[in-house]
Amino acid sequence: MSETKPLFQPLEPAPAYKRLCQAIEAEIMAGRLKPGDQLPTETALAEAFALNRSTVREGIRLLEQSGLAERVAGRRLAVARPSTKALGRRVSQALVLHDVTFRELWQTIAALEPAAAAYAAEARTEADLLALQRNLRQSEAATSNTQQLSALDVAFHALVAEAAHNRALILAREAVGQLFYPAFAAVVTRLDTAAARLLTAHRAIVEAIERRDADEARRWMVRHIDDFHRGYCMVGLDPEAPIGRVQEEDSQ
Amino acid sequence: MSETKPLFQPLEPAPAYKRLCQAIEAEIMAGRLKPGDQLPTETALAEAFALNRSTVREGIRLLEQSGLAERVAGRRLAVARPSTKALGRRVSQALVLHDVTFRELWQTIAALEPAAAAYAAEARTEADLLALQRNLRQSEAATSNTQQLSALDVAFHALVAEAAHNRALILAREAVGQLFYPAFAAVVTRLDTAAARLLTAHRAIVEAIERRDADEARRWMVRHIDDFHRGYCMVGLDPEAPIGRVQEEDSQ
DNA sequence: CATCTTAGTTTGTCCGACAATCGGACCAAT
DNA sequence: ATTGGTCCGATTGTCGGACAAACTAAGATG
Repeated sequence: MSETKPLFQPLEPAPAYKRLCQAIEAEIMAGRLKPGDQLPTETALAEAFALNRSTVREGIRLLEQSGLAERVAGRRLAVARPSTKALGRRVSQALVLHDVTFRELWQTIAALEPAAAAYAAEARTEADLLALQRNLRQSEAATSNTQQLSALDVAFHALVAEAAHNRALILAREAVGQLFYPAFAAVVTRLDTAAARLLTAHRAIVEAIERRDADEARRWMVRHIDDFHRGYCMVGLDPEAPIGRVQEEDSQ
Repeated sequence: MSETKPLFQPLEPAPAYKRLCQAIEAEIMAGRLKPGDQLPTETALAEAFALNRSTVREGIRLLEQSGLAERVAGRRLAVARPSTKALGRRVSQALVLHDVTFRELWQTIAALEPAAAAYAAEARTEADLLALQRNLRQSEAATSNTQQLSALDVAFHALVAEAAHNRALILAREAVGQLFYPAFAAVVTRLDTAAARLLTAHRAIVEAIERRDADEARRWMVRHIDDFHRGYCMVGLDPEAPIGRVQEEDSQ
């Protein structure tokens, strides 16, 4: 953070493809290009920037990868907003590569989830509630299938965050939440009391959200998260060990 | 979340340049390619994947943009971990494009900062403490310069997070924290009591962290964050308005 | 041994080309 | 009129080759 500022700016013209990307990015951030707008064709861009189409293509790849542009129907390029899911995936990936430990993830989730639950109690809509109750019923029916139960738990917490109607919160916890999948599975598999405790907590949280009782929702979420930490240690897993690498299928 | 799965998958083999990126990405995530490893040259990759160099280049751009590879000395491509800073920038950018409101950002930061303060009290090293104290002194000397004070405040909170030694927490709050810069400036400029209150809080937080008093650190941070929210409303800004777009100089 | 020179590598950029595919227009059949 | 088929142009994905600039490493020189 306390970096000595580089005194002399890069000054390097930077590769053309990168400058092209930055130029378009600037247009987007300045609002002159709005999400949904179609970008010119590759040849048109090449002409406009006085570059070769090959170079333009490389620049477009950068835009594409950062989520600021995407092909609408496989064809024409259009300005887009980076999707929450794609971003979450990138962040998760980065956390894994940095060998982030369970402790770090847990501390973060322990800060976010209770807040999400509380705000969900305040801001939830009827649709949110229905989705939560549906997830609850599915979880009750899947207590024996640990794989499915883990997936449903991940989904449950995502639903709570969505009910809070806070995209910053959703994004922050999505990235961390995804990485819990394997840990959840591990605990639920080895600890036979875990499934029941999980359901009790989920039920209480949904009820609190239904009654718009923010404090109660927060309290139960805290308990639920603490419980998970206890379970994690109880089955002999080390909180200081890096969370393993997971191979999830590509969505986006 | 409750998406109806699309029955028929895209089925498309995806463009070659994208598959190349995914292939290398998979190698990295599987640990067969470790950060720091040098990747083959473009021609070598082209040969290995039976593709043209142009196509390989496009794939490399994707890797580069996702932070999984970077040019070490302007030259050879090497595997890298996505930098916290670059990732934070992307997330910030996405939040802006989604027109996230001050309320959403504040709720998120209000969940993260107190946790960061508490963990900082537990995990801080001597170096962390020194950095915090240094920032405090600089802030005390800059009460009149609102621009500088805002920057120092952003840095202060980043330092607290760093002292917590939790990279997930650091990353999560970095993305949100950056966007506060303009809001901070606005409040400090228009509210002449703000600077003094800010300093009081920072001082108390640093002292608590020094004494390793997690509860006290958390309490003061909560107060500090609440205070900011109050100030924001007091100067007549609307918490439900989207946080504006900011033009920060490119680091990365 | 240190330094300079030189040749080979590698990247950034350009040019030109072609197949596949998408969009749309135009036409035929129910 | 709606549906289905065909054709044509536009656009993208991929390829091959080319060259200057920048870097690397080896060899030559003091």
